Order: sequence, then structure tokens, then C-alpha cells
Amino acid sequence: MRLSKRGEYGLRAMIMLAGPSKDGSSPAMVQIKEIAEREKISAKFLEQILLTLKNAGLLHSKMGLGGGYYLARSASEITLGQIFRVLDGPVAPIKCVSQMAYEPCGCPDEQTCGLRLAMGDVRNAIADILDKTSLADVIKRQDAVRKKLK
Amino acid sequence: MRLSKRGEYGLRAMIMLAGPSKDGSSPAMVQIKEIAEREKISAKFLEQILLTLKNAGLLHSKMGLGGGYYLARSASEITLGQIFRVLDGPVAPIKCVSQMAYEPCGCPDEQTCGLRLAMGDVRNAIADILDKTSLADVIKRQDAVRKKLK
DNA sequence: CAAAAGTCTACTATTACTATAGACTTTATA
DNA sequence: TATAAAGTCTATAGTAATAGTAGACTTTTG
Repeated sequence: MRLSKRGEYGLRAMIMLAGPSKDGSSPAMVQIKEIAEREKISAKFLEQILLTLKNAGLLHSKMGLGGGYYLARSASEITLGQIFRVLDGPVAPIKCVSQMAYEPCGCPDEQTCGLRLAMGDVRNAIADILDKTSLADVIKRQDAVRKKLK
Repeated sequence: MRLSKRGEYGLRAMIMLAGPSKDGSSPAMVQIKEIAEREKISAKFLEQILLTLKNAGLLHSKMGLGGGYYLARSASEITLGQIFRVLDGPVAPIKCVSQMAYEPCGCPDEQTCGLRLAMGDVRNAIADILDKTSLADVIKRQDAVRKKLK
């Protein structure tokens, strides 16, 4: 049940972009290079990831000097599920319970397949969290934890 | 978030072994060959999987003519989580939230890392289902669905 | 025009996955 | 006691996915 590095880096980058920018500007416009440095990721690898996210409509960008990436919508309108699916594909552990990419799994009777029933629960539990957690929620929670620790 | 074929086949086999045997004997003793045929899996591949499960203590076997595999404990004492971990490793999507195989993920501050907090929730949700669902539960549910469909 | 930024495509190395092969051991039973 | 049916164990191989590199190109600002 592994999140790939692409997924991990992409999620980290999106969370960073949802957070407060250094100069307080909004939308936060950040360069690949800076994200890569702050998260210690290969800039070239991150480049691909951000481009994918952009082509999926989750990020916008500005080319040229003073350019960079910024969220395509407000942080409360982008969920972890959307990001995850773009980078790592369907959430379901097995194709026969996937909403996004259903395929029969080859068991004699899908309706009564015990594995399918259990994996359906798992899929729903994961999707429930990922689809209901927005980037804004993540930022809020980080702040709450920081406050608590002080 | 993919279940591997090893995991899938292993879980299917365990569920079959937890179900009623053809002759009503208990514990159900079934041969690799028969499982492979009923589930349409390569017998040689399944062999490796069952051996792994055996070495992990979840299955027992009897060698020689009339032998086969059977559950090491009652179906209510074997959970999907145990099987999953043997075949597919830790449940956690990212190592820094793994109970079984923790490793730092390299973020500046783990305690306040938003990704880690979210993935921790995911890990818990998956583990909650997998560790609380026994093979007996799976069989029970299959039966319930069958009854309902009739 | 130069520098700073993103765009796009191709390539490569490593690892994980999904098997396959074959030689071996154990056990029941004819 | 020979034979066939079963599990045991290790090695290998093909394929696909992952993680990353490289480089040439475009856009924008000053």
C-alpha cells in the first residue's frame, strides 16, 4: 500500500504551495527550484511532477522571469485525493473495486467475492480520507499541531 | 495503493481454506493444485506464496500423498492484516507512519508534517479494517450476501 | 538581448513484480 | 518396497514500474 515518490513529492509540493508564502502574497507563486531546495528533492524530477499536476489542472504557472507555480484553485477546493490520483492513479487496492478504473478481477462471482467485499471497504476508507481532506485542511492541522506544541 | 498479485492470490487462497471443504472435513486440507485450479492461478506461483505463508506461521501443511495445506489457527484467529503484511509488507503508505517498519521520511519536522499527519490517518484506516477482519468474518459476509441474493 | 523561469520529450538505471524451472524430500499405499 | 502424490527450496528470467537525468526549447521581464 505504498505511496510512490512521485506522489509523495507532489503532495509535499502542493501542501507547500497551499501554505503561507514568504512575502505574504496570494496566490503564492513559487519556483521549482525553491520547492526542490526546501523539500530536498531533485529539481528535475520535481519539474516533471509539477508539469503533470499543471496539465491535470491543479496548478497554474507563469513562465519567464518572476514566474513560478501557484494553485489553480483555492486550497480548500483541492483535495489530497485529486492530487494522489493524478500522480499515483486509482486509490483502490484492486481493480474490481475501483470507481475510477474498474476492471473485473476474474473471480467466479464478483458479487459474493469475499476479497472484493473487504477491499471495497479499504478503498472506501482511503477515498473517504483523501477526498475529504483539502489542502486547506492540511495547513489548518499543521498549524494546530504547532500551536499545541508551543 | 495497489495490492500485489502475490497478496491477492494469497488472500484468495486463505479465504478458500477458511471456507467449507468439499467433504466437510475440518480442518480443510487442500492441495496447491486444487486451489490453483479453482482460482485460476499458476500453481507454481501459488506454491511460493503458500510456502511463504507457511513459514510465517499462518498455514500448516502435510507432505506426501493425501497431504495439502490447512490453516494454522482457526479462521477467526487469522486476520487479513496478518496475511497482507506477510505477502505485501507494511500497510502504511509511507514509512514514517509505519508501525511495523518505521523510518524517518526526511521532512524538516515530522511532528508537524502535514503529509505525515494525513497519511497516518490513511494507515490507521486501512489497518483498522485489515486487522479487525478475520477470515471467519469474510466467510460470514460472503454467506450473508449469498443469502440475500437468493 | 540576456537571464530567469517553465515546457516537453527522450533516455537510463535500478528495483519490484510475476512468474517459471527443476531438483529434492516426505508420506501413503498397493 | 516401489511408486506416485504431495510439499520444499532455490535459482533464474522476462517485464513493467519507478525514480531520476539530460538536453533542447519557449516564454517573459528588464
